Amino acid sequence: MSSRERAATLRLQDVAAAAGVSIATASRSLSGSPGVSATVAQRVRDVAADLGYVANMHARSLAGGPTRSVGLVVHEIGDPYFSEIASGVLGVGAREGLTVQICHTGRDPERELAQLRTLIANRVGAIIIAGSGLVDPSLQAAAKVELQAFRRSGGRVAVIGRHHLGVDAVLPDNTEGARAIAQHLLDLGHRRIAVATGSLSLTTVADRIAGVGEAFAAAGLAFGDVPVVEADFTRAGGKVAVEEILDEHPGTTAVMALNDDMAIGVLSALRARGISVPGQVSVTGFDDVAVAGDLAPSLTTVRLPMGEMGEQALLLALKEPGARPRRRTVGAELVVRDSSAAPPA
Amino acid sequence: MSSRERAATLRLQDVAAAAGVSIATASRSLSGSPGVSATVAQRVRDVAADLGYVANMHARSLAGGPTRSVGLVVHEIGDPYFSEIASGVLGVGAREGLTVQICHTGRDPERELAQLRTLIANRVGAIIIAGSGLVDPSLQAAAKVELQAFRRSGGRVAVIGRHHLGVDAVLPDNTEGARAIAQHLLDLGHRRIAVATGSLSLTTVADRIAGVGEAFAAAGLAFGDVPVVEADFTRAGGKVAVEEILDEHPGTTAVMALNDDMAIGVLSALRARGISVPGQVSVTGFDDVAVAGDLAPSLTTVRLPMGEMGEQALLLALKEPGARPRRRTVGAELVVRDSSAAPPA
DNA sequence: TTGAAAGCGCTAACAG
DNA sequence: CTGTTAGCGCTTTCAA
Repeated sequence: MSSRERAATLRLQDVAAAAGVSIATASRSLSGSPGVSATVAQRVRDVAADLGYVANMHARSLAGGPTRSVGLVVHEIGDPYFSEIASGVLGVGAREGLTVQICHTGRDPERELAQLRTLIANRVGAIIIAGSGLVDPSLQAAAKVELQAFRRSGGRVAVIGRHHLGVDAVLPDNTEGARAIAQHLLDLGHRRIAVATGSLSLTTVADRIAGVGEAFAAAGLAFGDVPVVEADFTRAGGKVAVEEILDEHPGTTAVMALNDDMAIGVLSALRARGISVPGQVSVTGFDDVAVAGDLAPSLTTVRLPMGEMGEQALLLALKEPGARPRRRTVGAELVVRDSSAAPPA
Repeated sequence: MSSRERAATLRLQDVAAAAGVSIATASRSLSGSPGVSATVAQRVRDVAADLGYVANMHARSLAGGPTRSVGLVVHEIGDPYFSEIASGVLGVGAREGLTVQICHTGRDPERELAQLRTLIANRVGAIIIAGSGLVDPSLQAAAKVELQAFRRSGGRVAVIGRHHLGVDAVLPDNTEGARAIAQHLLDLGHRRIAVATGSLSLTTVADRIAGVGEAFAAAGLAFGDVPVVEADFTRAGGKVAVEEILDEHPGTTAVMALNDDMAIGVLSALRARGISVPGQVSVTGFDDVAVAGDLAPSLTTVRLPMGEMGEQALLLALKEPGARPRRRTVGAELVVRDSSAAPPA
């Protein structure tokens, strides 16, 4: 991938020559800077369009011009939660003429730090972090330092979810969503509920569990006895978690998975065991990924507007930075479908 | 997103100074170029790592160094088919220390062309096109010209699927997969089969339909009477298509959706109409997206190794370019699950 | 309002 | 084996 032998691409020089002006004037015309007569500016733009000229962003960036590129950090793009967020980001990116670099962290803080450094080295104008934050602030301390420096030097940052990063954030109301769905199960009469969750070190998980606790408290029930089984935040993790729940808590009538991916695994494992949903066991998810409504039984879950969250995050990052971090809360809406019902008599 | 005010980031200069060498030596050490003693090179690398130095890719690229960045063109990243491919690409990208820019085309040739131009202007080292090609070569003629120029100037290109672009390609065996799944339905005894498909202008669709035709021919059946209903290659499109099939071809016993997304929509619409699958109507998909096995009924489909296709495409692009375009065929494997059975008696 | 010229940080000749 | 130096294409003072 050497570019040494790159053929002569169209340069600003060529446009300037074709328009009969200096490259300084051409530059000003194309970037819309003041100090050029309207007629000349227009002519230059026409010529550039005619020639199919596109500025070399490396040269532009190196010369201190504005960067039209943003970085998006996700845990795993194959996960529908993140791919839907990414879709939102790419959507406004395209509208705004921005280039979007996406990178994986695999939920590893070190990888995340490395990716952040790369993005910063690539001089992206903004960074969107879509993965959940970590409960322990110290694990992201290095990332925080890096991002602060990035912001001081004019970079924009926005995160999706609760982080200890001190930057603009789009916050899904995880606690309220979890409260609502837990209450839904309690209202149906479930008392032997188990929770299947991803890593407890994620703020997303902490917030959702807090919501579940709130619902129990509101119902005057003790949350302490509720089994909370930790596994991967994936379909496979859901299978693992539900096996454990079934084995160790045989009387369970409802499994709350803390994301849809796990819930799908739970449904699948239950079907494999011949346990009917919601007849014998109710199952709930969280996120409302696109496929949730098309499962059978369709999944009772909490809807998070992932695409919109991605859009909002980028829009937030694009805004003039404020004095203090801004927060945009997006609602989490209970969606009752067929996977939840009253417990067996 | 101006970077004019960027604070002084670590430069190669700084590393060189800290290591007590010239920037030339530092450059060679970091890029692994020959002509530096192993000891010095190692010391420079240690110093750089210590300082947390990351090269400014814009400067590097502008100076004619190798570009560590690739562009990935997809129709829609929110579609699991593409997000799984993207996951494969990001995976090897991370391993190889490459930056990946992703962009949407929304299946619009003009948007695709524009994105291609941007990628090229951004001086990516390689471009991976993951969306299906078009049956009509003229629609991609402009893209072809652009890509040829890109390649002549040292850029690498690989596509996934059949395109008329004359470049390296990863080719899923769509025809064989479709033949196999059609034969599966015919073997089960289905004779009133309908096809629900995305745009007929896609080569992917053309190839899959050809495969279906082959199966009919092999069975000595006429394919001409089979209803082929065209709609969006999405869940919603599947719903639309199956409504039409049900209304206009009431005797249909099997619906072959030409991708899983449509199949999910078909299943959903059938469930809404109270039609049992596979009791009354069998349904098949194509791709085997992650969720296909977790649907109820689980989906009979054709497995395409999307992640691997993404990996292969990038690996292909990274290789020294050959004299002629290379092709890597990946198998399409029939996966029989619960959504297909013998037609009702 | 326009043009000339000085870099941005790096790579790759070319010298030593 | 190491250092010096000339650009890469663009933006942006500074002069005209």
